[in-house]
Amino acid sequence: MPSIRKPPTMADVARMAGVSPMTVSRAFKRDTSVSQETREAVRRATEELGYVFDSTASNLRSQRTDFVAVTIPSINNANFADTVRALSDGLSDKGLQVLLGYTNYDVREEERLIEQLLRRKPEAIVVTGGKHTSRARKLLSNAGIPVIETWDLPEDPIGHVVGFSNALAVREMIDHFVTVGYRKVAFIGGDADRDTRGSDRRAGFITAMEDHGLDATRLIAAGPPPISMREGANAMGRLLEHFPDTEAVICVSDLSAFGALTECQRRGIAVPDQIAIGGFGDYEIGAICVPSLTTINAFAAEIGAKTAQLILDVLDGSLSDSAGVITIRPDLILRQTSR
Amino acid sequence: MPSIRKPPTMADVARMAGVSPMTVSRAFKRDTSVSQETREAVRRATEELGYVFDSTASNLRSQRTDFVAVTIPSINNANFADTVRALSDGLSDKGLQVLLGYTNYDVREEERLIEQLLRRKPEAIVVTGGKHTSRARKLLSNAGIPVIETWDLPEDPIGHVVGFSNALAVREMIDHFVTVGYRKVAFIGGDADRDTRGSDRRAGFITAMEDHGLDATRLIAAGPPPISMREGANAMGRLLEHFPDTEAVICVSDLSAFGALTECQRRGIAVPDQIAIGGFGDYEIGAICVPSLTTINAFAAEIGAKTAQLILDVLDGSLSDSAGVITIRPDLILRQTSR
DNA sequence: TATTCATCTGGTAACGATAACATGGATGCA
DNA sequence: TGCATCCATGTTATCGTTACCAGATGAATA
Repeated sequence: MPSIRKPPTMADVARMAGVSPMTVSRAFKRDTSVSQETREAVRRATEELGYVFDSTASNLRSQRTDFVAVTIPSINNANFADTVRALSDGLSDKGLQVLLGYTNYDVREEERLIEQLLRRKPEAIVVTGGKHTSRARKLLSNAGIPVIETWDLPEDPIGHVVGFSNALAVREMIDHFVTVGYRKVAFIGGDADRDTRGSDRRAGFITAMEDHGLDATRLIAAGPPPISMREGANAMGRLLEHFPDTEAVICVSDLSAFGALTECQRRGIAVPDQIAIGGFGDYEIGAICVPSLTTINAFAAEIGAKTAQLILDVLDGSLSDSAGVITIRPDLILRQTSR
Repeated sequence: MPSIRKPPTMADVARMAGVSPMTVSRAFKRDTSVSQETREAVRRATEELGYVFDSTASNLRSQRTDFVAVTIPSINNANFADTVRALSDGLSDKGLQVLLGYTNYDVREEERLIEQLLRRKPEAIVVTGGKHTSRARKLLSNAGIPVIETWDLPEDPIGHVVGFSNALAVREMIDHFVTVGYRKVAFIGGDADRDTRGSDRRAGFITAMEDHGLDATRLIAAGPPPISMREGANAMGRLLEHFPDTEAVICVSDLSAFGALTECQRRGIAVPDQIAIGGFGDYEIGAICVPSLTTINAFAAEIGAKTAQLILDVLDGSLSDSAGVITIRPDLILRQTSR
């Protein structure tokens, strides 16, 4: 039988427990001085009344929400999910809760989202990527809370950074490919005008290839990011038709790389003997598929964990809020889809 | 240059715009009557001062947070991510924001999470699954907000339901397998004591097999859920060793099914000629891998979309809050890993 | 014994928005 | 012309907690 009267407040609990509301408030906190018996009395009264602590009032009065706002491009991406999970785990011990939003790989959408999130008065805000609208940048700088950009190394950071250079990570793979003898190397990614990490990877591909004196024009754009497995497969089909002599292809992510691999399997093209494939992100699928996928581990979970630690340090003052850059060093993982 | 003085409030904006705070408040809402010029004046003052609307105060006074709390077992699961995305998209038009938490497939953890989320005073709460601790059930029933259980058909629903029977979905696959001639069918899943949807699928496997008069003891438990691709592969290895004459195997999810498939490929076992494989969830990988995966589409996104619509209907009163059950009908998708 | 200190508890005001009610003026219609 | 309506805006009080400041008690120290 759901009660129609309005829900009990701390004052009701206080009355029943025979103490002041202030004491009830203290009893709900961890490290405040309340006697053991008072705590217990409050607990019983809470139970009895079915009282539920009201964060909204607490948030207003204390000017603390214990939210950490986080924006990611997509909730359906295992890399970002890994980051968020590690971040969330690292923060929840200290009572901080992630307030998550996604941008659909669109900076305009990101701007809207950031504004919406900041209204909730988070203690800190984590954004994925280092490219934002100028208004978004202004909102972030003026928010008066720690700002952390991740999954990138922005040229002009807003605040803190926990990330890596997408371009350099791809360059490392190319250097290896060139070293083992691949010359005609292609790149499969999304349209260049949207996903900034993907664009950076493509840009890294182009400059690295040119630095090796190689042709950097074997580019397949597979549509607006994120590039799915299927789009990777389609792109591989186009690649094989347009540039049939391609020796190796680097894909913007493991998902598109796996799609590309399956397209080769459907066409009876041997990987890596006829064409080598490289991915990005070290998704689980790359380790388990046959043949297993050469890729780059960007340490998604580590990004989340280090971001969490950074936030905790800044908030408790043990770290000055002056901008710091934590650089992640992606790892090239050589597997069966390449020499 | 970050200002040290404290951030501006509506009163400051009101002063600068030459109106009352109440009018500023109205100007920030969509469908309130404020003249065009006043709106513009408020907008300018807001811009000038860098004012950011404070939801915490708004939440307290209006007793509305515009949050919808959502619990999912894991953020790293494409099925649940699809549901959350569709849910979030359906709600965001009406200004509702998803407040997401994950339970790690653990009802104790879920209880903690539910309590934490309810403190934030959401407008509604969506939980994944229909099994909860008794305290969690009580918290949900007493919350005074719409409760929606998803991805299941609980026997004794707390409030609304948008879901399907995991057991019946698996039964459908078994019926098909038996019809086309498979007799020695196995099941790969997680340990039975944790993931309730996986347990239901296993239970559905057992009863359906028994109803066909077939042996239902070819069960491989691959550890605590969620079962990864690798665990699926390991489980397939054990299955092939313990029950080498198995003709078909049903896996608790497409991810483990894909892992199982790759294990067959590594061992040179032909799929489906030597062994057929069925998955669950219609993940993208199942459609793209070679051979493509027979699976069950549980319409994850549809669950989210219908849940969103349900919430909107209940909140605006166009639907009575009496419990309603929206049943999703999973689809058997026949592909290349089975006859 | 007097004094300091730590522990526990209470009273009061305030966080910043908005619900509820009120008001003045313009508009519409009989 | 008179009265009902609507629109745009203002005034007041309040949502439920907790920061801040005290006070009371008992133990430890000088």
